[in-house]
Amino acid sequence: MSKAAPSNEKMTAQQQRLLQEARDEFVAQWGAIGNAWGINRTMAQIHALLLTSAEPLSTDEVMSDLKISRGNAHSNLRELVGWGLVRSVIRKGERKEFFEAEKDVWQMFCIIVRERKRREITPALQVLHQCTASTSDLKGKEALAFHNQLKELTQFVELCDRFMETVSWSQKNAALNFTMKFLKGTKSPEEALGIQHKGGSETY
Amino acid sequence: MSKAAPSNEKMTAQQQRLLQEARDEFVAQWGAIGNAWGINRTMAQIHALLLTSAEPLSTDEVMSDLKISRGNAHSNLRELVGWGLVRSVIRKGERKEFFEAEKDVWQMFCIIVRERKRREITPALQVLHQCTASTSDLKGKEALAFHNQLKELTQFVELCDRFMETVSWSQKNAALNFTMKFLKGTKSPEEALGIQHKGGSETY
DNA sequence: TTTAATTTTCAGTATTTATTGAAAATAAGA
DNA sequence: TCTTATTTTCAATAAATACTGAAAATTAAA
Repeated sequence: MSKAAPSNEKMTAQQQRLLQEARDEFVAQWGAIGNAWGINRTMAQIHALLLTSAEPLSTDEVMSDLKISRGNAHSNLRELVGWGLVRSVIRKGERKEFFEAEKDVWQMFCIIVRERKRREITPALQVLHQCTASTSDLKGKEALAFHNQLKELTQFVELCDRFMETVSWSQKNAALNFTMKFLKGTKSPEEALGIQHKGGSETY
Repeated sequence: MSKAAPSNEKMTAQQQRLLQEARDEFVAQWGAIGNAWGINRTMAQIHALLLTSAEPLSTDEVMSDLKISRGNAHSNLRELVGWGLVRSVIRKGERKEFFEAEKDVWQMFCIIVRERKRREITPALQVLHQCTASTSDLKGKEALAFHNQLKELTQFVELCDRFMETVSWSQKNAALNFTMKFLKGTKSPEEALGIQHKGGSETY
């Protein structure tokens, strides 16, 4: 990590501006992505800020960098700590709290997968199981359609649940390995699309 | 699909009630999940409704089932059609439009992955590339931290992008096969956690 | 054509979610 | 202890998002 040794020259004003611009754009973009996936925009922006900061930042620095209120910065920082994506660090001599993000991208990914599984998938599965069970011996077209569909869905979500559990605790190398094999193994999109239909197994 | 042949007896009132309850719960839950992942709650509820309906439904049926306005039903149905998760069917003799969901769970999954990639991941990658490029020859600690972090992140998102592309067009069997191998291949969570640390490759 | 059914649009409104800012609580010196 | 820096809370407010309902547009039959 932070190998501050080599090229640590002062940046020109122009360079400062370039960095600032790129960073602002990244922060904005990360916020937009988070938003699209159901995550508070500000929380994602703070995450982006900390993720690309060489040093841990204080609440006040986050406030002024993103031009947000203390309450807002505070609660979103807490939320990030709650997810495990950010940890607070205390510096000797300093009274206030600083925050730093988990920088390792794979680790970050694992945390997010784990948390989303825990918060959303697993609870949803309970409901699915319950709905499936409570309709298992009903008769009639509508009831059968409902029950069968729910059974398939439940099985699929169970698979996702297990997959998320495994991937989020797995070793980076092992996971990458499988991913790579998978990426190489399947047909190209054009082929898979069945542009020259060979018939046979289901292709989507 | 809909093999209406065998047990198609009339349901008792009690059974009707059970089915209704289970279905309402499923619809609510699916709505909540969608919501957590950044999808309009009503859109997800309509999807849930159509997903578990033996027959295609009209806008009016959706309206009355979910107790929502025409405008709301209309725009969310359109949105679902836009995603490719729902298609409209016309019945001979009938003047109005009916809607049915894609029922195959794997197919459904592929559509969602494909759309999210197209709508969010690919555009985000552009920005990431741009931010990475525009800071590639800046000096200074902050600039280096930013650039390096962004490079790693970009690589990871690229991998996700490719993965989503591949999985969303892949054959169900092939994908399942890999998934299963993966699920069997990795260590158990306890082991992977390194509870009896053997040292060596990174474990999260 | 005219009529009637159906779909689409969209201004106005409601609901939900996010944010502010200042007061209260807490923690760390002095 | 008292003082001051810092964190936390939360009522009030703002902003974003979703929804309604009725009017306009479209479509298909008569």
